[in-house]
Amino acid sequence: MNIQLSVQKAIEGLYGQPVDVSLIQLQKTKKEFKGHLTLVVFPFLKISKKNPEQTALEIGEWLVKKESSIESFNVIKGFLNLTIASFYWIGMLENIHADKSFGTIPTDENAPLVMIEYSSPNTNKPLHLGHIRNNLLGYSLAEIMKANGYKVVKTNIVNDRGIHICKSMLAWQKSGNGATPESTGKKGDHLIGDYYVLFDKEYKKELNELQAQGLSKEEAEAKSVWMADAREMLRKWEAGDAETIALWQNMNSWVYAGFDETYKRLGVDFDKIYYESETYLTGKEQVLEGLSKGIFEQQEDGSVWADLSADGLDKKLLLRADGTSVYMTQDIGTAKLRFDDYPINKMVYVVGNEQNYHFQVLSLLLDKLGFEFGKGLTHFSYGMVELPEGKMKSREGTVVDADDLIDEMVSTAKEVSRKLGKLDGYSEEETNRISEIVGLGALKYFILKVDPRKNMTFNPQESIDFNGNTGPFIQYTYARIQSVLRKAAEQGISLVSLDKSLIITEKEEDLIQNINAFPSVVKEAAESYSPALIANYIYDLVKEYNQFYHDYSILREADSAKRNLRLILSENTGKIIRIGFSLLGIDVPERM
RNA sequence: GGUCCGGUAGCUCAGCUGGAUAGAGCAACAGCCUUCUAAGCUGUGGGUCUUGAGUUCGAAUCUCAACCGGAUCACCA
Repeated sequence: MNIQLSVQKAIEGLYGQPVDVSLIQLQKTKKEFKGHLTLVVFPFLKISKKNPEQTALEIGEWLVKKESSIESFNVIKGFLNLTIASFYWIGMLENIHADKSFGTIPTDENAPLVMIEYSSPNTNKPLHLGHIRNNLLGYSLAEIMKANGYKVVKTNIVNDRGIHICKSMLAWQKSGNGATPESTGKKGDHLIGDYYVLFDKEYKKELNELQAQGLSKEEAEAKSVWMADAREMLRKWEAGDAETIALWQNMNSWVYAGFDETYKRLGVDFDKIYYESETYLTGKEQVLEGLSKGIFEQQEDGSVWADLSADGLDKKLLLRADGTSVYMTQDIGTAKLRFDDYPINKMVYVVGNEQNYHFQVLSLLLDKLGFEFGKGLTHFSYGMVELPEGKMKSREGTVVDADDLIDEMVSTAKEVSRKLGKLDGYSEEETNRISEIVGLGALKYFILKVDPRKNMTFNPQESIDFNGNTGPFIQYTYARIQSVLRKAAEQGISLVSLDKSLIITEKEEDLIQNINAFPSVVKEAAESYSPALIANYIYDLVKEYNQFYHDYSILREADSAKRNLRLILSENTGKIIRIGFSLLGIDVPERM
């Protein structure tokens, strides 16, 4: 902003010393003071060797004299309030309007490449409310980075292997009767989720039966057929058993189709998807390599560990005694593959704050393994989403399913809109489209407006409220603006800037005539000086202007018993009314 | 217990690279629909910014301590 440069010039000109731009803090003037921008002069007292008021006064005078964009100023304590000329604002708005890519920095070839990982679902159950926050944050972050000139690769790591998937597969095999998304009409991810729940139910039933026979909990767990079968299935999978792999691929494909639907509805996407089934072996290799280099250590039972006590952390398991990999191993492998695939300058993981420790460890491990990106990785950590009723707990079945929630948001939007008659005259198709936009807008805005670090409470009711700080409110305001512009165009009204201080429509002549249509009222008002009458007159006048001006906020505090009248007008309306009065020979003070 | 993160109005949240009398929305209360979408607008009330000390001309903001709340410290992911 060149106002800042003007201020710098002013100070350097006045006091003959260089001033660092960072010292020049221009902030929005508080609304109880006159002015647009406020300069805090305290940092310059050392240079000016004068008191705050004197310094502010000198800077203000210099600016008004030499800088045409500064119209006037006032000084309150150490604060210099500057009033910027309207032409400057208008010019600024015109520039912004003309700049199609305003606010963004173009990405050039040498721009740093940032990879952002988000979403990261498991393939044994559908996405839930927590994933919604993750997806919205991850996608937004990617778009923000892009707008700031970075090259961005959005990525997703799908956890498609492990005992949890085998549980779903097993339950389906045992009691699925060949059910498919097509045969049941269910979304694939939900279908698989159902079998995961079924496994859990059957397993618990089995445990209860075994314990009823007098076995301890541990003994029952050890004897469980369901769990043994699941483990056997995982073993077969890892051994590459053709039948198991085929089942796994088939069921995963259903899940992916379901996820894709949800992602599409949320409006998020990915440039590159990684699957843990394809990265865990690389991770294992990396760990074994680290072991051979003496970075890690092996225990007698064969398990491999990283000792991080020198870094103030504990020991961390990297490979189980049976040689299978853990979460951390997979993340190492994934990182390796990613950096082989792309010239990544910065890696960002959008993952919940319950994994803060995990990423602290990952960063250290990657660094130890010699990946230069290890230390610089960013864990974009975010808090949990709770509901007004309390925390989500999968065990208690209080997990909020993402698809269900989205459906609920959309149907609520439709219901409310319909009730208010806002959807009258729209086709079924248009109605659905509008409801989708409003419902999802509510959800997205409510979730994104909260500081990511914080745990938050998602209140569906409140989010879709059409009043207040909500998505639908913003959408509504946008729709109204569009409506105003459309109608203005129909009437042939366009906005033009006529002079430095006023924005007046082409219909200025009409306005003055309208004012003249009220002379008797005005005279009466002026003679009797009744505040109520004046207020009423102005109110009528403003209503008259409403055909052309859309800033008609007016507050009447007229009390016929008292002789004072306070009007709060937005600036343009105030100016127009003042002109109106002066045309009729009535003096109106600057501040009413 | 160790580590990390939070604590601002009755509720949900801004403000946190130190700046004026700490802001929104919701809820409560009062007013505004013949004329642009009232899904809106205007106003009123509501605060020891968890507490205590420190740094500073100036602290919700920085430092230290304490107190609350959450997360995490698995051969789970």
